[in-house]
Amino acid sequence: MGVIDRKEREKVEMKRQILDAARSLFLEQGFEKTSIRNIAEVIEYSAGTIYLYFKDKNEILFALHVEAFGTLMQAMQIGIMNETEPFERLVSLGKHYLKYAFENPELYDLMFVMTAPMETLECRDEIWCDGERAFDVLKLVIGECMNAGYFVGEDNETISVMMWSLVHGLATLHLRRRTMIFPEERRVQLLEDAYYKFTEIIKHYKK
Amino acid sequence: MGVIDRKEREKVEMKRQILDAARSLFLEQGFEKTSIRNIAEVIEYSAGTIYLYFKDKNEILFALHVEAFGTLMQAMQIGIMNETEPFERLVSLGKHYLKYAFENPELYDLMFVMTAPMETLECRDEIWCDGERAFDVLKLVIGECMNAGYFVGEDNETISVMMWSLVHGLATLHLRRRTMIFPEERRVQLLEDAYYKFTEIIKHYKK
DNA sequence: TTGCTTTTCTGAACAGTGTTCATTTTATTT
DNA sequence: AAATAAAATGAACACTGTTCAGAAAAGCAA
Repeated sequence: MGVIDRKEREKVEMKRQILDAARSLFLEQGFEKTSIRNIAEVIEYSAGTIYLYFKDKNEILFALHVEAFGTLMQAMQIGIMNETEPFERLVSLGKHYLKYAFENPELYDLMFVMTAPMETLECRDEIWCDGERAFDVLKLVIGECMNAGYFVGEDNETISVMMWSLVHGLATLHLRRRTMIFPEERRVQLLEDAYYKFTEIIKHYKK
Repeated sequence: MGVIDRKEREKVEMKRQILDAARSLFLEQGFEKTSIRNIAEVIEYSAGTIYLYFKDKNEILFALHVEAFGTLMQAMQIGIMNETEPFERLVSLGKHYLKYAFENPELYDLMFVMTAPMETLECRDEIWCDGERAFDVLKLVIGECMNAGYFVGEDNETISVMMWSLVHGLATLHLRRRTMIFPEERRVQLLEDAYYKFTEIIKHYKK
């Protein structure tokens, strides 16, 4: 039966179309302000049709969420490959994470701030495995640092959470406009300074 | 004219009623899921009436936002008063900030995560002065630390941003359920460990 | 108290939302 | 060509924030 194969392909193709439309609308006008009817209009189908391919709006969010983690992981890999010395790797990893967040604010939001995509079954069952894989990369790099004589006697996971929280904090304070208290021309510089100062401090820490 | 005085009092009283209803609904069922009609029902007025006291939903959010900063500032003051040694003050300040965030997730969200209240005119004009005042407290305490021999030669604002980002990162990762990757019984401990490890590291940092 | 004005409140209406489902259209198989 | 299966529609539902003409209540003057 070549027919059911083709049908399968068409189903995948349709999902792609929906996700492409959804992503572009989301990126240009935000997640909240994009309706199912908006997406339907772009792909020239009725709103009801979308529900034949995705259970609800959250499931669309979750699908994009998976995609976004793909590109974030790429950005992180580049960060790692750029450096060979373990600690410089860690610094570069954080820098590329921040860069990704600033260049893809809506996607970063989707991955690390929005609660909606976390409410999907698919996600809760796998306990946010995408996030876990990204965190594993951080743990790995910090493990390398430990082997190279940094953070001796510390708990890897604790240090990882600390690092993650710092860069996530920098990213979200800025993306959610809480850096408005600083003059516009200093904002990004201040965030970068804070990041590099942090790396400098942890670099020289001995118990 | 005692009448217009009373009218003024009644107007204030009504605003109070609306805010009280809004706050309790928000805290129990979240901001998004609370409608103007819900609030109206609680105070036993029609939905339209609310618009005679608040321009729109964002203005209600912003009014609660101001209130929330009041209680956060209190929590921070308690943190400061608990300790006399400058660095211990800083540690206690951060601890109380985190405690507040965990105990008042919806309010913390409102102050530091939601974008809606930042869209009110009143807010943009004053450039989020509530947030600025809270940040000033942090700068003050870090200034004291500097006078006591910590962070010598560092930029106060940079260190403050670093500290703020770390605690904000810890708070939001948890409140937005991204700590699901850790087993439930370890989550809070891990966040606390990360916080104390951070304070320990910055305590002993010498340029 | 009566009439008039001002303030306060209502409830219907508007344009939008996510989602469901009987009905129609299209595609495939017999 | 007829029968069956799959896909798409569009109307409907219950909701949202917001507006506004008109009804109700309150204040004031004669």
